[in-house]
Amino acid sequence: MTGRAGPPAPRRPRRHDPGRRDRLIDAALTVIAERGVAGTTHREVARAADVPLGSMTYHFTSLEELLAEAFTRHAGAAARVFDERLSAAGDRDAAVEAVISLVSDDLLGSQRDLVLSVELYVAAARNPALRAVTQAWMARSRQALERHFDATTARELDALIEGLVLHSALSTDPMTPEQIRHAIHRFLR
Amino acid sequence: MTGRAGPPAPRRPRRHDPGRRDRLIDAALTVIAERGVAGTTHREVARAADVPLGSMTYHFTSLEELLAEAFTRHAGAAARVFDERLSAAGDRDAAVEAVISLVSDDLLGSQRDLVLSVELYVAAARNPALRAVTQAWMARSRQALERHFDATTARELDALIEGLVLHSALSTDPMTPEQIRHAIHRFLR
DNA sequence: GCATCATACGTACAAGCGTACACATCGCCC
DNA sequence: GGGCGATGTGTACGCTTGTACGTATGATGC
Repeated sequence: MTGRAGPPAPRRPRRHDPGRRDRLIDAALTVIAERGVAGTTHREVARAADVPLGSMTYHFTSLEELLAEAFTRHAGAAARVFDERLSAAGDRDAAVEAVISLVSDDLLGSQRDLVLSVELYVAAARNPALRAVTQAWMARSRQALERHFDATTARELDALIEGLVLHSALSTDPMTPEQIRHAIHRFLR
Repeated sequence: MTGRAGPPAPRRPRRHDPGRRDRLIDAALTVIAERGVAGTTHREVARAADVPLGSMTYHFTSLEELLAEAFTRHAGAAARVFDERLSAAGDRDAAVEAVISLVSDDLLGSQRDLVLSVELYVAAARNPALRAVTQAWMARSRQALERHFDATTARELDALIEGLVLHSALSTDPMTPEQIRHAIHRFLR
């Protein structure tokens, strides 16, 4: 397959790009956030990362593998934020404030992360590998909450957080930080 | 375009099918639940409804229109259940029980409806028409809650419900009715 | 009975897709 | 400094997709 194209095809000067694999994963996350999993194709990611199409199959044996790695990175980053915010809290009151800030600032602050999370939820519904990623993420955030709250409270609180974030994100008028604070205090009062 | 196929193509005896449009919308919901929006194609829906491909473009000008109608039907049905459950409650205590039953039985009871809802969330993120469907649905369920609870409580409770359902659905061990009851009572205590 | 028209049906077509793969090129190790 | 294996690049292939459209048919009104 040498090709016999009409226009001789402009060769790229590009070479030696260590860390390209990483950049591709990041580009994939950008594309997923912008076009959804359904709109995430080899060609689209290649364009976003400014690499030739052929590079995709070299670094990832399939599109599915790329998606899995991308979501793993997203979930890992999200869990890390959870961990950090909560491990910094000294007592329970500080932990409550940490949760409020987590929801108001981190979770509701980034539309991109929010979209990525919902895309992951849907993808996980039909892909066992991604379901594992989601569950690991959930386990880790629940564990972070259990540093300060009993197991039952942690689970319920985790659900409340999820609901507040999703509900707020889909609504025309998102909840204000005061409303978030009110809801969380009401639950933990 | 008469076609000049090799095998003369077996003609279908099928004719005169009033309500086919409706059946197509239902078939679309089935396909969405089973394969996701991404896996919902004209051909797949046609197969599910056992109609020829050509029927699709006759009844719906585009695939997007079919998806919109399908999700509108889903959201309408979900909102109706909300309405009915809550309007049947006489006092606040009964309303609380109604909410618990709504979550445990109706929402968590049907994996199909659950998948459809999450699919709608994602689709709404990128499709304004579907966003409107989602918002109408949310407004209606919140309104139903406001029959028995003040506006702030209704909104917070709505978020909690959403979180419990989603969280439970994605988890390896779904929450039991007792756990649901505990969480809701804790919030409304 | 028959004309008409909404409905139904089969198929073609261009576009876009994932993937495979031949060839080019460079870093690194001996 | 030379070769060789890892990395990078262009393009072809087979397939599925949404959609368009010519034709067929039967219910309905006269």
